[in-house]
Amino acid sequence: MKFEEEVKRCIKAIPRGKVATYAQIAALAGNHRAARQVARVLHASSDKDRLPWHRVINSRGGISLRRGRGFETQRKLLRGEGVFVDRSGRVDLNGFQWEPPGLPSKAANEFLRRL
DNA sequence: AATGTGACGGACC
DNA sequence: TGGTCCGCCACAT
Repeated sequence: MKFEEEVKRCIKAIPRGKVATYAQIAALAGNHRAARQVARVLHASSDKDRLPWHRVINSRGGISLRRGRGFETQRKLLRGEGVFVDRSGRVDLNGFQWEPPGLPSKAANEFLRRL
């Protein structure tokens, strides 16, 4: 399956109230070095494919969208499902990052991240 | 085949 | 905290 399709599948799997990082999605989709593609996919088809795009944030736990260009909307959507986002758009990854089935521990995620 | 496009990430002041 | 710099790569043109 195309990498892009895998990316969409992974994003759709993020549950309400949780977030995932671009790099995390890239790793789950099969290429830990393709974080930029995740961004590209979101930019290109988050609307068309009804992706929960707001649940994807950067590796520092922050909203990547610029103010006035989606930042406020993303923060609102996240807060709407119980995710605490501070004024600068930061989310506490230790509390809200999605832990995919089969990768129960933070250690496993860490392993994937630095592969 | 070559080039452009990204909402990235990590290293490094 | 923040800023720049640079390596990364699937996909469209």
